[in-house]
Amino acid sequence: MSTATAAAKGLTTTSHAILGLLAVRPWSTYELTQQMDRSLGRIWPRAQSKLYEEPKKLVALGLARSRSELVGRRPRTVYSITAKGRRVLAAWLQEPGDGPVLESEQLLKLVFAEHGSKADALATLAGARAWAEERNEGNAAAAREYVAGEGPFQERLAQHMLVGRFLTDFYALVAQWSEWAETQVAAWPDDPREAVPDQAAVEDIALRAHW
Amino acid sequence: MSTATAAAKGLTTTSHAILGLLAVRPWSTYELTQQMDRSLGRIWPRAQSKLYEEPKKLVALGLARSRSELVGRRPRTVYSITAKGRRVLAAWLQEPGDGPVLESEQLLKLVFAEHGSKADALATLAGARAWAEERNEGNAAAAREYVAGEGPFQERLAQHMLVGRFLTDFYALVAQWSEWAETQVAAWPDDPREAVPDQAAVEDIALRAHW
DNA sequence: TTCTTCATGTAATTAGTTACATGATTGA
DNA sequence: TCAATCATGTAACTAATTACATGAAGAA
Repeated sequence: MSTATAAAKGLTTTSHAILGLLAVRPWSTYELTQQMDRSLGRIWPRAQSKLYEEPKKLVALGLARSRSELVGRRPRTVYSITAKGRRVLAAWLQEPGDGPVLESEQLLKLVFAEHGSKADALATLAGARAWAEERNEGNAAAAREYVAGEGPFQERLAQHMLVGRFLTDFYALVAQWSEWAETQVAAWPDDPREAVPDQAAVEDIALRAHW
Repeated sequence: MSTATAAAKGLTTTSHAILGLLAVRPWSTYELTQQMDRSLGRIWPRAQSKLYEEPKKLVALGLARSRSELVGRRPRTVYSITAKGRRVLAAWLQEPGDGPVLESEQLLKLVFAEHGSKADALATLAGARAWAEERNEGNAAAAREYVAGEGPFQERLAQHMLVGRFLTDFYALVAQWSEWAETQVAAWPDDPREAVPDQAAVEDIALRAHW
């Protein structure tokens, strides 16, 4: 979070993410976890248990309300946003957001590839490509649904589309980069410590860095 | 971390990142923080204080050694890797790494853009573009250094290049996506709740999702 | 009826961050 | 000699994860 106003109230970015979901409609906690799995988790991944914890904080601050329902004879909690919650959400949207944060264990392993085998590096790259293809598949399925006029929240499509395009491009980047990197590593000698960089590729990177 | 072997020893991915740096050469803690700022932090961002804490853990486990030096009359700690540390690092490199994790507060704000103003959304996008341009600049400077045959660790360039290309492409993605998204949002009515998606753009996304 | 999956939650632990404190060096 | 920045570290806090526990519903 890059803010001060909201931080004073003890609200994290994750709190606001939940608040945003509640602004769309009321959800039970389980439904919130579904949304995390399906969509929000791609850009703001958090563990299930957070989604049980955060709404309570929102209620304590008067930003959400909870009501108990019965499913059979088992109780569950449904949360909805308050007017104050909507104001806090709107204020948050006015603040500048932090830039994207990228964490990649796979890239980390490649940086230190010289201390392992060439096969290790190739396996890591294969893993990256598989990851990208799997993610893309889920993403593509969602995109097709929307084109067919199906999919939930058609009325929010103008917003979702922006994120959808970002993710599509990102998965394509990872897939294409993996393939390129595999050709680079394939050209390494068996001992990665003796690998020499492809000079043309290095220059190409320097070129790409200007736009 | 996706592993079990190393987890048993209480080693996190961050521990291995430090271990990897120590495998290159010995570093003082401050030098480790420099590396984080300059390069490793782009793919595995961690707070300074972690870099003071983790090496102690490595020493306790026999994976690193520490020696005290004096700078003037002020002491500092320099860490180096042990043979056991190298073995642990090599074992880690054999395990598959987790896929990239992306977190974007900016994308999050766009998902909920309907609850703010059109101007908010445009400001968020401008922020994303500025972020990409700034990151790209640092990255481009490093790339140019390497092309000129300068820059540290020339002997590890074959590895670093793989990561460099990924980051270059990623920053370009963010910049290009921001520009595209700005044209989309610019076409919105003043009340984002009434925004209708650009049908051609939605179909384009669905197309891009197949490769 | 039993097994599996869906659904709902809590407790314990930990990885990581923010804030603080201060000595050394360098340049104005 | 004063201020700024480089360098070195610790302490307090918190956000988040992992592991656990269990009821309800539907399938076999």
